[in-house]
Amino acid sequence: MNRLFTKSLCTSSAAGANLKPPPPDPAAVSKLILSSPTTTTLQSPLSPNTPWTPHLVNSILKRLWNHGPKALHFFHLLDRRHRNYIHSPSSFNLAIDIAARLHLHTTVWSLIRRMRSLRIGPSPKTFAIVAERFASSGKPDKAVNLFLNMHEHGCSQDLASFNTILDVLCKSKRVEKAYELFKDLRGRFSADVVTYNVIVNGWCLIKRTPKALEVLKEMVERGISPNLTTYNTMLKGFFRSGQVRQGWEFFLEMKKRNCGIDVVTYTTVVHGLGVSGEVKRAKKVFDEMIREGVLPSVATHNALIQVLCKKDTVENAVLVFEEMLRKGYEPNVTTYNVLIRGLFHAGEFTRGEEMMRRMEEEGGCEASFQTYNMMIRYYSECGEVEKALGLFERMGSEGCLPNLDTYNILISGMFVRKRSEDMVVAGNQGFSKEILRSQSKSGSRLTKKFRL
DNA sequence: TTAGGGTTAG
Repeated sequence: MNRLFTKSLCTSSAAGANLKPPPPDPAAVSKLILSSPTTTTLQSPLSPNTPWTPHLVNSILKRLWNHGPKALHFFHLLDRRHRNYIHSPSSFNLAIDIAARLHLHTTVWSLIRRMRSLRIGPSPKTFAIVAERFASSGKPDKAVNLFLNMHEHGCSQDLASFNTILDVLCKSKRVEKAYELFKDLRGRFSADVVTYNVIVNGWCLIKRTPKALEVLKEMVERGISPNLTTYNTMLKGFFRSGQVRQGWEFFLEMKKRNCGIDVVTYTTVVHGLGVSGEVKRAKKVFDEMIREGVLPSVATHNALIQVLCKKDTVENAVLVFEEMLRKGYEPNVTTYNVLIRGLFHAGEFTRGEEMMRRMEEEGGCEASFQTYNMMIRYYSECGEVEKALGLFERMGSEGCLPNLDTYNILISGMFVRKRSEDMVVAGNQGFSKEILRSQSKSGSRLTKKFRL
């Protein structure tokens, strides 16, 4: 940690004797924190002059997202020992999120108390974060209680926070629970169009479109007019639950009734038709929107590119990508990830690698852990362990830290090959218990399979 | 972070 503040870790070397030290480089600091053998050896000689900013701290916390204990240790060191720096509410929220993911409830509450003592929170967002973690770890009742008691922690309950807790429950598929709470409290909080949209979306997320339609009917009866978001939500619900014909008819009805259909409507239809295999119709809708004067977004292109990769040919997907560039669109990480995946899926590994290079050099996009994990998975599955390990090494050096999924993918690739020397490599790459115990966002099946 | 569209494969 001493080295945290030496020149080599800083973004600029212009630190003269009388100048303030330059800001630390988030990638270098993150790697240093990560490479400390244990959290206890990470001591805190934090220079009082280091110009920390919320942006920098947040950037480091995000980089260490899959290495929660280390991220929290860094946060605490800065909070307790650095007199010139006070954490921002957004950094607190990130730290609380990390602690909640690790089920460190004592830490969560001490951070909330600390926010309150500094008079910078907690905000409704803070409670939304904690509630989300409760709901997604099988404790929806705790999430509800948190909302019901939030006023005791200095945060008022209002319609916005009511809508938020309902949305949190719905997004973690606890729709029945959300619906109960909604029916109990909709009078007290004067449920509005947002409240109803959240519930409609909830039923759609678990593919119960008849219930969603029921809520839609009910909101009309109660004098709350559905808006375009309501209709787009319902439309997506039909396609998601495989009701392609109903989705199409709903779309025609939306056009007929002049709901002011927008780019989201069209993107939903392009994607919905495409994934059900109706590629030609999807392309027709894409062309139609342009004729109708609704400009496709990057997301619309991504939808089309994805369905072409999956249900047509990757060559046609590449054509859409090139066309997109000609029109002046700036592809994003999703665009590249979808295309690279399509190329790898078609066995075009070299072209996939080339697309990754373009992503970074021409597209100005940093490869994400999704990019790496996907490529490592394809290489592992076909026995190209060396290629997979090469990418794994690049990951660390480019500031995109491997997560638990990465390790699982690599290990399973090695098990497939069953070579003893791979196991030695695995040891050398630091597949330690500590890393493997760290939290994984997606909770991969392989975690259980290879639990150490 | 009060609501809607675009990332794995199995």
